[in-house]
Amino acid sequence: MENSNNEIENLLIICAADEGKLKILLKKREKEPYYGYWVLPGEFIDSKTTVENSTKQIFNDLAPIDYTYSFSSQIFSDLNRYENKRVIALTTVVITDKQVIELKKKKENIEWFDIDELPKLGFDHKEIIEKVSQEIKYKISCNYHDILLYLFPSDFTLSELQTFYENMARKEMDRRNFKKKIVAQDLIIDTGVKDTFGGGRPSTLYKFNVEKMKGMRL
Amino acid sequence: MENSNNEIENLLIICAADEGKLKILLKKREKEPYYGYWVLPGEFIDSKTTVENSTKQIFNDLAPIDYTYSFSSQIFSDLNRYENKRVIALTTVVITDKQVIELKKKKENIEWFDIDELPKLGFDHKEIIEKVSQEIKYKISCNYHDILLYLFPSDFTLSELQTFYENMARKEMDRRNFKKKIVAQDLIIDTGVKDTFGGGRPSTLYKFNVEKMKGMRL
DNA sequence: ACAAAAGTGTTGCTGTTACACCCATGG
DNA sequence: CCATGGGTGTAACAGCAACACTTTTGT
Repeated sequence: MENSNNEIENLLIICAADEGKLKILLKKREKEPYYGYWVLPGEFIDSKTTVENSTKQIFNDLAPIDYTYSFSSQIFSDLNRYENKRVIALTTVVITDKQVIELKKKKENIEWFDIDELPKLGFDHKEIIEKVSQEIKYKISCNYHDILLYLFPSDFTLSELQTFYENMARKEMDRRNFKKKIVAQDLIIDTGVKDTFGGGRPSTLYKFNVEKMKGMRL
Repeated sequence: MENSNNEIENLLIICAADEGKLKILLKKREKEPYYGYWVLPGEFIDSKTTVENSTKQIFNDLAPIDYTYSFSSQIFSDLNRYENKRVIALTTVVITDKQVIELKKKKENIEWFDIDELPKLGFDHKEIIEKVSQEIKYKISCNYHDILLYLFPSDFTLSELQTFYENMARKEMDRRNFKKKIVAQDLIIDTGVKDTFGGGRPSTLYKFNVEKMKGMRL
């Protein structure tokens, strides 16, 4: 009862919105077991570190910027997660900006993946990601804790936002109705800038009206 | 990095709906420190136990029945939670039936409290309950994971349900409109039984239409 | 007969859905 | 000039909000 002597790891589910999809940052493992497999970035937590500090440390090691938002998600405590010892996994979801995607080039062993199209994963990380991603999608689809503000901190097009939202909530919407709903609540602001990338008519770039978005349940 | 040597406790936030309020089960502490204060039921997790099994064990020690639903909530990992050692607290929310309330008589050191009117609490449990209760209330007010089915497993009156819902979502509703909304979606079934308790006209007892409630977001 | 709580219906309003054509750009 | 994707308005409908009086019971 007194000395429990458990090992604890903190695994990060680092997410960003890109091209209407939810992306996750994975790391290619460079030692056995699971050499060459993809895994969640993480570390063991020692008795001098809080989970919050551990999260900052892991994140800063991958991208030298601050993330904007994180929350604790599920706990995985099966006895046989590792071969020779018992390790409890705490999972922390970190929401960051898609611009961080560009930083991947600085470290060659990390890569973004579509959260629904995962590569070969080590340990029980496939199961972990699948369970946690359901929670994330649910939270996004009702804008829990203003999570959309963190997923879209900078300019976005309406169709980008709509495609993303449709993927999270798993339902399709009419383009005009989607805009009306959002404009009626004054949730977005026209930046005046156009996005000329890709074929077709340039699309307007919007940003969120932060004050109106706060506490807004979608 | 290898031997983290943390101690981990699993603290239970055991909740039930009663008289329109969210109740929490607390235990009176029988030793120092915090002798005589109220604390969350819990235990240290050893390396042979999963969090899920630990939860079952703690719960069964308090009430010899099965609980119906639980989920992992927040993690508290401040370095100074205990005087002489570092203990990480995992919190597990357990939703149970208010009938368990009657079982309290079998153990004299446990008691139900309104989650918004807490007694003197030991350790950092006041802070923990306040943080976790926000999450629970939010989840109830959108019926996350069909949580209402577990809070009201047996018959209830409409005003009981409405008062409870109003307290969780922190908004008042018109009695007629509340009923219409629920009846329109076919969420409740008239049991044919009346509740004659208290003054005034007897109220109809309903039960949830389980199939219709599943996946229903309120 | 009075107090307490439950039951019920209508109307206006607001938000949601369904739907089709034109516009700006690049190739 | 054609392909691509973006932008816009209206009308029917459904869900939501506002609102007051009657019924059943216990005392």
